[in-house]
Amino acid sequence: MANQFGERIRQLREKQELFLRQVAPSLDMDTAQLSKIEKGIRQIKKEQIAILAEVLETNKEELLTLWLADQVSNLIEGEPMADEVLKTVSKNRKNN
Amino acid sequence: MANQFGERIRQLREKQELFLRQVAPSLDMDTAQLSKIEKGIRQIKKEQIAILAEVLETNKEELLTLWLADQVSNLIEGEPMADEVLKTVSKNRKNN
DNA sequence: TTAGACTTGTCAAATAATGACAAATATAAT
DNA sequence: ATTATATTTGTCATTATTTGACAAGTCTAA
Repeated sequence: MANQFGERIRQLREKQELFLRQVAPSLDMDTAQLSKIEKGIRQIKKEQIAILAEVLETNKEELLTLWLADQVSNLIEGEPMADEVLKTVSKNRKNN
Repeated sequence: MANQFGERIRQLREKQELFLRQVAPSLDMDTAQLSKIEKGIRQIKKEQIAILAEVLETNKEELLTLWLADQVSNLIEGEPMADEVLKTVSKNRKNN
């Protein structure tokens, strides 16, 4: 299960030398939840990504991109025609 | 909201000159549900796609690809970094 | 105006996601 | 060994979302 988002926010949190207990309250959750989010077991709410970006002093676009990429990966992973799916989506985007 | 899948199965059903009431029972649903699926209001179950492919005498891979492409499109549509997301996912696939 | 095909709306039931908390584990300092 | 702190894991009631089933609606063409 893809979890680039979780890995990245953990990396950032550690770089800032912050503990889960210091970050979790900003997102209005406990450390258990945030731990699971970093491990990809639970989902963060999309709206919370911007808050997290601020706390971790990073770019919210980067985090949102990783988060969306994880969602997409989880949808198509294990599918034999995954590449075809991505091609189809890309093609459609250009037509619209 | 992307609905290539629904449009395609309607097209196929009409080509086979089948009515909703003739197809719906194969999927163990009523015409109302199938109608909504064709319109993209409700989701078909992934496992039902193969059955539908048989009934409509088409390739199940094609239908599954369209169905997955719709899911992906709905995830990323409206996102400013949608293209970046697709690129990220493609890149990750190659690495794994 | 009736019949058939399809669509729309509603709502209870089923299913999944979330929040909150307790308990477990890990690590390091005392 | 014991304590303290950080993180992880498990559980479970609550909440949210999805589904299935049905009734009633529109639309078209006899």
